[in-house]
Amino acid sequence: MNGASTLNGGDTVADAPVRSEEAQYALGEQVGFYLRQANQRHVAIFAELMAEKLTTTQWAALAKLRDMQPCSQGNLGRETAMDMATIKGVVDRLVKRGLINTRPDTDDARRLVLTLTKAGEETIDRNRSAALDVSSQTLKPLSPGERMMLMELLQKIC
Amino acid sequence: MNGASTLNGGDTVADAPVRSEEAQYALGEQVGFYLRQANQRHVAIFAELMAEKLTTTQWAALAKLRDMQPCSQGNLGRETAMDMATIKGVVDRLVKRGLINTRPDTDDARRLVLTLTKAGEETIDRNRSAALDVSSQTLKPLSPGERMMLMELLQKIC
DNA sequence: TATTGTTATACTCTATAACTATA
DNA sequence: TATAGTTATAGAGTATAACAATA
Repeated sequence: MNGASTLNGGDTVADAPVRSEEAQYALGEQVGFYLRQANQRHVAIFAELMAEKLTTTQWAALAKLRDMQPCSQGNLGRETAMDMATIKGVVDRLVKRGLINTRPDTDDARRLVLTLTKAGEETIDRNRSAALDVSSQTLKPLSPGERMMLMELLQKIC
Repeated sequence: MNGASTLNGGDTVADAPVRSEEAQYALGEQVGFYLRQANQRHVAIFAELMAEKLTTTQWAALAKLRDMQPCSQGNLGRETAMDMATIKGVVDRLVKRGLINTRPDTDDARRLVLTLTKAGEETIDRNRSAALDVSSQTLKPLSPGERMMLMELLQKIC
């Protein structure tokens, strides 16, 4: 309550703004703070290296659809870790740009079947190399061993 | 990593969706894909454990402001890794909720000085423990050594 | 004038909730 | 009842432009 708060560093009597018992949460020690920043940096690198105006999620949808097509919208969402509402927005924008085609599933009228258009395939071909550069640029501050380690740790907490 | 072994010659008349030379980008091998998912999971845990309806960025702004107040809006943005437009939106919502006060800086009329309201301070006190739980829950799949390692690696790529 | 900070606008991503249609 | 998809809403993040105050 009053004194004896277990501050991280020394409990030296303060010349710093020390209010009673509240110095117990350091933003700079929370993993979420760095997850957000690492993601920010990755997105910035993506925007810089990818010539065409594609977002990370748009690229993920295109790349995954190439491997799965034909594929329902909901299924593509699951494979790219986007929920229904998100994948719908992403697909809508890609359809508007002429990179994805949609048609109803003849077997299940609820489903929307997606395929890449020719322009969609070409967009992937044109940008694949840059997309790989994004990953290596993001990991550039790390040694090869650290890169593998980071990938493993991230997958463990996903 | 498994090389180009399964690349089709391109002349295989397809009943499968086989296209020439394009199987060279695996979404599941890109660090950005896992950064996004790890962040997603962290945000979900935050929403689950924090009783009051606060977002991660709102909480970051509150927690940092507590340590820095009084503090200009731009400065708070830099300390929480948000750009001007982003921190403005976050602060606006916290002002609307009565958790932050604003006043013009008397020395520099360009600056907007922020302080926590009493309700803001109380909100931090009420939620600090839950916020710490969010971090440990996020890191739960990792051993203590792995947690430290992840924190270091994330900071290196920020 | 060049820089810093604020404000406003636009677009995208994310998630939730409510809803329709289908299985 | 459960599932697939749509729509609406809210918050966040980013980028850009316009503007005010300052150095």
